Amino acid sequence: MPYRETSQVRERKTARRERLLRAVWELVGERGFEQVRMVDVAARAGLATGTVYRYFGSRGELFAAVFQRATALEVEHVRQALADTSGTAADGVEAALRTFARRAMRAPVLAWSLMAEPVDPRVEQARLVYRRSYARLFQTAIERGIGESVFPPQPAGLSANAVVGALAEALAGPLAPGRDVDHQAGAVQAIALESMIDTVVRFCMQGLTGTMRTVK
Amino acid sequence: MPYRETSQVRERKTARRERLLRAVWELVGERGFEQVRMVDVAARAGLATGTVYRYFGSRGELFAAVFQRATALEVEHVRQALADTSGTAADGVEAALRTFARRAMRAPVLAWSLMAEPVDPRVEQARLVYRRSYARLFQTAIERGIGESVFPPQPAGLSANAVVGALAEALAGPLAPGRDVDHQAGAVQAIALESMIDTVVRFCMQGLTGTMRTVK
DNA sequence: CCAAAAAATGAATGATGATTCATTTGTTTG
DNA sequence: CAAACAAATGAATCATCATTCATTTTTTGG
Repeated sequence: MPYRETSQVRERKTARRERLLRAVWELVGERGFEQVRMVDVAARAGLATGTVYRYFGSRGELFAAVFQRATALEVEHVRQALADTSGTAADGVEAALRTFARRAMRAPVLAWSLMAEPVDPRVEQARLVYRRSYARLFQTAIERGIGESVFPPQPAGLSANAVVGALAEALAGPLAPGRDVDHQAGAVQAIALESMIDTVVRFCMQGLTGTMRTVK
Repeated sequence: MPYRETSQVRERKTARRERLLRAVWELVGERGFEQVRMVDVAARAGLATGTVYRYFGSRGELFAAVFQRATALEVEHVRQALADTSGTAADGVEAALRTFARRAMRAPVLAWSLMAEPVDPRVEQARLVYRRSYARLFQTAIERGIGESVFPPQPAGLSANAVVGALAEALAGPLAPGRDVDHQAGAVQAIALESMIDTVVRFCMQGLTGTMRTVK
């Protein structure tokens, strides 16, 4: 009865699978999904091209796995920020926005890939879940804020999406790979990151809390 | 001395060039740039594939031409809304936002293609100009608003970008092709378009005018 | 109608990149 | 070590399109 998978082999396989995920994660952070070639993935992981297919059935499957892992991490960070904040619901939302924004700016290409890059259906499917997670997180917080009267009544689901959308585009969008950063009319250059985050977060918080002026 | 381009031919060529631009415009509105094949363009215009290259040197060149035309139109509409509005700068900005939003929602895929879809460098180049046009438009208006004290002091350029980004992502992003519309937690379904626009515009105006609360 | 010139055609070419698979290399147990 | 099997390899295959170009069709002035 020669050969039966031993723990040594099993561990090596686990490690290689892990290295593949890591490789894709790195590459996506550098160029976005679209620009990541299977050959590059293999090279980065120190494997042959064909080997990749022993671990993941297809490009879409591999990328979806990476996507899922990356988004779960992001959502968890934001969830934590929300949970860890004492005070009004507004304080929680603000902390969450700040966390979201800071992480997005630290890894702009990844953020862009997760939020906005067009991806194949398998990955898009995972993105649906991702966005829902965020929306749910913020929606709940906003609803609590409305209950506490720190936010005026508003369609919480829509506001949540608006906020997520606003941050994603305002921060990640301009920094999408290959896009010239200086297109913000030079503003980005002058204003430091933190300050920029302040501005966008303030914009969002004001959007949520409002002056109650009835627009139109 | 047989054959010299006559006005009949010249007009036919102009018409065909026009039909090509129109064809691409239609197709982009249906699927976005990425998904538009040269063969489809030719078919839609009623020409052979090779013929397209007698009018435009390359896919990038053709698409850039379409992009330029489409964006010029969009910017012009917004500019008009801004100019046609009497009252404070805030009124103008609101009218402009509303125009922008309404047009984006009427042609969501086109809007997404113009604002956010990854495109080849030639087109990206044109997009730079496009975003700058918008940013300049809004930035000027916001600066005027600050002067009139209807907006609190703020980095106008950044706010302008935030507003454009917020609208683009909040309205066009969710409606990107192939993305399931119902992902807005069902909100979109229930709320009519105009009402949705109201909400997003209010969000933006509140973000701009603010309650002056010092966020952190 | 003819010759000259341009325009149009669409099948062939070429580039890119995911995926496959015949072959090689590595592991395990008797 | 050898037999038995799995894992790894990477060059070949296949699919997708943009682009080209030899050939055909149109147009024009004589």
